[in-house]
Amino acid sequence: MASYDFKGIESKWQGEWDKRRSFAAPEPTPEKPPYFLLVMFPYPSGNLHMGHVRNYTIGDVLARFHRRNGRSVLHPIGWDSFGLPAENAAIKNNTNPADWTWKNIDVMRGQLKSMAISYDWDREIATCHPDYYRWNQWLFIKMFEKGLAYRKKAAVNWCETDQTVLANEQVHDGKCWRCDNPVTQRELSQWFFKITDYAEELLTGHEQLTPAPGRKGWPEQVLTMQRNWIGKSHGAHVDFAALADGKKTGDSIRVFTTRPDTLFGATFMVLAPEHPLVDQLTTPAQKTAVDAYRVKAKSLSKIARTAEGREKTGEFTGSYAENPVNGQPVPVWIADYVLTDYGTGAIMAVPAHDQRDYDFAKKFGLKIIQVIKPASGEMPEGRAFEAVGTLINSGPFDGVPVEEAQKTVAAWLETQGKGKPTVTYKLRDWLLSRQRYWGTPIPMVYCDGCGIVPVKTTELPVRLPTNVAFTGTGASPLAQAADWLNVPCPQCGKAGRRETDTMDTFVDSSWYYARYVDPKNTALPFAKKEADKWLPVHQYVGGSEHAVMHLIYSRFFHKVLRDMGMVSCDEPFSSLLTQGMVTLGGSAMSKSKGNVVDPNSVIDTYGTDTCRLFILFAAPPSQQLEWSDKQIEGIWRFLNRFWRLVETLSGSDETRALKRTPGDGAETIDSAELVRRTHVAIQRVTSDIDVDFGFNTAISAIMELVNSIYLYVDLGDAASTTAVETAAHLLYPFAPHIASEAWERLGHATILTETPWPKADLSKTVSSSVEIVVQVNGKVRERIRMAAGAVEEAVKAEALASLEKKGITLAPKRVIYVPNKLVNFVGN
RNA sequence: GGGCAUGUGGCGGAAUGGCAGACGCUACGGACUUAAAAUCCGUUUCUCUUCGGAGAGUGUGGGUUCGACUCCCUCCAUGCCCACCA
Repeated sequence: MASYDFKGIESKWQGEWDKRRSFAAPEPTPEKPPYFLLVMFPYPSGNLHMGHVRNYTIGDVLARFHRRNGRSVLHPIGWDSFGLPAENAAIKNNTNPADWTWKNIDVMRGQLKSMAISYDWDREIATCHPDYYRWNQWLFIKMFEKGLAYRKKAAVNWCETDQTVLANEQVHDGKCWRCDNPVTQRELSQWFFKITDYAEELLTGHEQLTPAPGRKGWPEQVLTMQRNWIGKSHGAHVDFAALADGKKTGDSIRVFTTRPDTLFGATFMVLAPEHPLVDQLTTPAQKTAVDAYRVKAKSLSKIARTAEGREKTGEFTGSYAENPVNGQPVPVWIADYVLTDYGTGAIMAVPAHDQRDYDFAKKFGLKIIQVIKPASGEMPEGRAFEAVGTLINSGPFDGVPVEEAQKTVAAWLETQGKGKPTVTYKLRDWLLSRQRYWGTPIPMVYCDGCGIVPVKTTELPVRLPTNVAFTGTGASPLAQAADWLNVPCPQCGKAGRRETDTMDTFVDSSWYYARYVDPKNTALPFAKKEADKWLPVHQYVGGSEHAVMHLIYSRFFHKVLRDMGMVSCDEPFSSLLTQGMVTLGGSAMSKSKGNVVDPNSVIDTYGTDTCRLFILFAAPPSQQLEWSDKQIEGIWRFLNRFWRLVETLSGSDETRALKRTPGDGAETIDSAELVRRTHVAIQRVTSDIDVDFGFNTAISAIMELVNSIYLYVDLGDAASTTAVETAAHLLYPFAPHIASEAWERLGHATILTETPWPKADLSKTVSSSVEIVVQVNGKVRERIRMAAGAVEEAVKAEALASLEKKGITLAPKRVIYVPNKLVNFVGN
């Protein structure tokens, strides 16, 4: 028998769904509640890769499943289409990033359509389109007005030769990717979002995302990663009085520490080289050395400065400060291992109990004082002791355990006016300025008279100019477009100058989910009425590599939208499925690594249904999937095996009457057993999809059902017809074309897409007899068959009898009994 | 260096603390065929075996338990995200 005609079937059903507009999101009603299913939209890099196929297939299974389970499904797609690769391609080929991007979008849209992912294509969006990015600008201005967008200085990677800013990925081994010259740091005024204002709520908001009865929530590991990323830590601010000639100058240096308990062991201080007090503290004798060190720190690229395993460097300022707990003078140093933008940009160093401080002290011959006694009594040899113990050399706090001292020392400092207990977050404000062309222009104008003025919202969008050259050198392309750059000040009308930085593309993806609810709105990013209909997103599906950045930025944006009165809920995504990466040779498929497998090769040979089934069957969705096409043949065989059953049942009367004759020695099952297995399959597949996202096991359950039908003798009767129809139902979310065709061939006038999902009759799933494992001291010795629900005493007696038959007699001290499963005789 | 995952046959993987290896691939044997493909029927964790079976086995080493792939601790390896976070 020939293989099934996947080409004919797939194009037939894609045409049919298109004609019926089967996937346009219907208006939600109380009877048909909303189900917003969102998949992370792709960057249009050129072609779909296997990671996309996996992501969008998972999404489609859920969309098709919930549509048939009485929900109004909104399943949209779009393009995260601003970004560096388009600009790099433009530099390389001397073209415009827009042309490259739109061409890629056309290719990838075609691929998604050929995979029959059930999107509502009427809602397609692209972030590089002015109809989208004008709302980035609108939101930016609103945030600026609320004080959530502000400017401050921050360092960028700078190539002196090309006179241009480089992204981290354009820096290789501290050198420029184009000209191979060393990369340095440069301070620029840049735009920031004040995400730190929301640090506490981003943390407490997790309560709404924790799995609970009736709510899938987010994976625990993602919540943990976000918690660590936000990095709330309790500690203390401590003020060290600056000294000159042994006397207090009146200035003080504030540090943040998570270990106030070690304060008596603070033997020196370290400031970031950029710390504002450095000039003042540096003595004339040390000025040359300190200045040289600061220049050197600046000349290193961010990457080089933070490279792993770097030897500690630093310089003494010549000044001292007073340790507030014991009045001891401590030398003040600068070093680049202290960061300006965490804590206060200055630390107290406790070399005995912090490894970095220890390394520094050893290198520069600074004093080390032990203030914590390990429980073992032994200090480690040649390194810092960072664990807990009790305090020593700590004046009034001697003998206090570390855990207690962390609180009492901080409280005591406060009574002395020398510090106070403080909470700090690792989360930093979001630097959104990019010195790039292919992004959303930041809609601000610099005016000599009025300062920084936002563009009037009625004047939006500020479109990207098209008459620019892409050379990869010099200032941002936007700074070269003179007619675009020079505009009147929106406030006073005098000559002004546009901001030439564009926005980080994470801005685009921070609120795109909300645009889908009202994608054509020309007055607002989206209407509140539409947002309230669909939000929050019921199920979000995407790569686990976005666990922190994208998923924190969107949560931040959503809370800002809420505070602006644009949405009603607190969190954007109520349930999250993080899929694992698709790898080849152990690392993620990427063009630059050249380890990409083109999905088209699979689709052309075996069809979309096989491809979809295959990628879901290969591994559970949250796990990493190492690509191998070995199993495709098996999936192909399975679909053909299913198809032959459909052909047999839908054939001529003679064929229908044909009784199957399973081969010699093959097991056969009766109709009661086939009915039972049919209901078991419905039950397993339904709960695998709906509860566990266990698509691989759902597919194996369908395979088992099909295998069972082949063991059945009276093929063509009611039980077997129902079984084959059920297989079509269950196959639908995974392989919708073949399932739809099968349903039609089996004589149904309805189309499967519009047919309700089958329900398992649980009373029919129970088996009349069960196998019970008989163990002796935990080792399996025998298996017995008993009627399901047999009483304990009968099972034990039967178990003992069966052992005796094998020549094992025992007098157990204890018997463990698990109904319908196991008897364990212990202690014979 | 930190955070988060993962580790089970030749391979992908399955298993509410209760039969380890479901389902599928590969390989091998058989049926059908002039032949091949397709299909169908078997075997396929390892070691030993008197062919009845016995023993070992889920990265390493320990622990809890009548019973551990599953829970706890140690270490090792791999992947992802971050980068000296006081």
